[in-house]
Amino acid sequence: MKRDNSAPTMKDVAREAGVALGTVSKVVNGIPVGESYRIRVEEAIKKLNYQVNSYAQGLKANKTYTVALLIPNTREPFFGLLAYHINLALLKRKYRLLLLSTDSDMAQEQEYITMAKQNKVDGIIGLTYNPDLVVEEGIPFVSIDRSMGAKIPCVASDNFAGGQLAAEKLADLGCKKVAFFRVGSVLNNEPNKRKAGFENGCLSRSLPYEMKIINTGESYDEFERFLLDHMRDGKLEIDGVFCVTDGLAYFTCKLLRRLGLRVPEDVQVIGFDGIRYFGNADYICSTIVQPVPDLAEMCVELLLQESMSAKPPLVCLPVTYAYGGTTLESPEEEDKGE
Amino acid sequence: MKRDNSAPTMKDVAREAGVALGTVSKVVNGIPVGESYRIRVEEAIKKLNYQVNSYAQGLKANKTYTVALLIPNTREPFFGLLAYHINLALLKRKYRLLLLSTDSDMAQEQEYITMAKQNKVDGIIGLTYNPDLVVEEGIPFVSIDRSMGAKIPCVASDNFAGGQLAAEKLADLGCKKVAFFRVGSVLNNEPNKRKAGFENGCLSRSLPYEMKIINTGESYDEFERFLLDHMRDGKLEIDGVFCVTDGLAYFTCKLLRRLGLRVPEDVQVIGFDGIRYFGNADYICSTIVQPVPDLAEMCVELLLQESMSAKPPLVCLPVTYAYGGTTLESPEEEDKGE
DNA sequence: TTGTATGCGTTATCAT
DNA sequence: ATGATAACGCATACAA
Repeated sequence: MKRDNSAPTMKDVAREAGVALGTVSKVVNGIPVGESYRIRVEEAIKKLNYQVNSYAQGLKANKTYTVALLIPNTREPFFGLLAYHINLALLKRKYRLLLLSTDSDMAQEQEYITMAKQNKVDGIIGLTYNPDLVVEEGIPFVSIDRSMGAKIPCVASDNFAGGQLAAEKLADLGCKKVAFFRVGSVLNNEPNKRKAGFENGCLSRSLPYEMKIINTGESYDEFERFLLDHMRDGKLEIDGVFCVTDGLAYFTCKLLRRLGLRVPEDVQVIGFDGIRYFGNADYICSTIVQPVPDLAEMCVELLLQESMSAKPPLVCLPVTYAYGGTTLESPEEEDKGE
Repeated sequence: MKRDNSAPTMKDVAREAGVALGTVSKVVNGIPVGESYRIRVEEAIKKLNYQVNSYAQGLKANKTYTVALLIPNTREPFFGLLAYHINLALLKRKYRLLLLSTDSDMAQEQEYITMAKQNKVDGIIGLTYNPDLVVEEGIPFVSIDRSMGAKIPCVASDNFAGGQLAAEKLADLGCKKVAFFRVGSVLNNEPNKRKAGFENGCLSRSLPYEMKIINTGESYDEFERFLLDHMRDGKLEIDGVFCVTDGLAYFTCKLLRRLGLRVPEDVQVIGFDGIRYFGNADYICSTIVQPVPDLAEMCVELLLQESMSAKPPLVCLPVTYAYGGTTLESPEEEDKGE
């Protein structure tokens, strides 16, 4: 034995079974081989507890069955949920997930792309915030929520329709004057279409609206000031708010209550994302739910599909509305989806 | 050129630079080499946009700089947070994370261990629920929250102290009779020590207590029945509840309020884990906070430390109490930790 | 059908 | 100090 404590190799199995190396390889890969040989090899494999070395396989095949996921973190619920479903979609196809938490750091994102390429991953799925991200053409790439040029498919929820749906819901629920609250990057990404969709929805329902938009890093105090500016004798002129995320909706509900307003009786609030308590309990607020499992499937499908022909530049998946206690709603609206 | 569209190799770089293969390897690995050679090689690398193939490196070195994480999912906040910090701890050390979501499926867990070994990962970190999990000795393994034998280090929060702390807090906050609510596996894992710690704390403070314990899968109705059994004329005999997780605490608060009781005025509730809204906002309830970043660091440190000598069988890390609105509390108790 | 030999990209051990 | 070459574990084209 040339090797001491390391894992057994095909060579060891071949010696143990008294057959040739190639025969072992065939058995391992399910290529037909003489019955008696197969049995001997399988016994040797069991005896030595042999496992194929997928690194050596990858070296041969120039394929690693590994996909890198560039995502800010897995700590915020939307990202954690997305990572979970992407992982499931990959594992279902016998692919593995290399997790790269970028913390939205642009330099970090670029660095991890290099790392992913050194790892010879078969593809990269990226939810990034770096507008100048360089991703060479050699490697399949699918972007989430941000278009990165015609050659890179982008997968997103139908954010425009989601904004529109929020406006229509607020109209249906009796709102007379509403507001749109947004905080986020100035980047030209898909979620920013929520605003346009909301405006469109308000206009089509003749619902008066106002907007309060601040950028990442700015103080949330702006929202409080906005609300105070619209108060007359302890009553708010606005009876519905669409927030660009559930996180902002949560903040807004707290703020409203602190100002002595009741949610949803005085002001109804709708968020976006479909975040639940503990990942699987109640919705945190009434919300536009992103179809995360479908997003994940679509990303993986687009990434792994061989035919380079049909790579759509942008895929938008339908969103739904879910009641979560911050709107006036009939109880039958319950939703048990994942 | 023997290859057409594939990535350039060291051989290509050597040809481009007009040097030998070994020289390129040395440059790449920072081994001293003649100045003029180094420059030529570096230029060729830049020109061809060469990247080392870490699969080939791994094949040579029998080391992959990859660690597998076996975790139920990244969708529930505690798991997502843990995965995030473990990933950070690994990336800091130039290691990569192979994410394996098990969904707590025992067969799946065993299968992924095989997969991890085929991937020749340098180690496995596992948060598993399979008492019969077979993990051979060839590969370093660190377990979270469950002891798997003397040879496998287990990292956990100090769950006993956490239970004790919860009892003491409730006593300090004026509770006269308290209850312990638990739902979970019957498995002999570390979090189960929360119960013993709580009992210990109650006894040391002469605080009367009762317990309601149900197993995974059983109906939560038991908790409602328990509470109803302890109601006299709309008042509850119990004025404090320690719940084994924040998730259960959330449920319990909802239940109490449905029964017409105020939280925290009538009944104070403490949970366990330290879950926050959206991963970084408010605590969902008053809670015993697990030191997740420290847990992650400890796991990685233990896993990667070369000296097999000092492998402690069990490491318990200190927990803290955080106010989260479901206890009576002075406002100075705020906590901004991560 | 089974065995043999070569190459994948890298590192390390040799001579030079 | 640099260049040639073997070896890592596996797959496969080819020879037997």
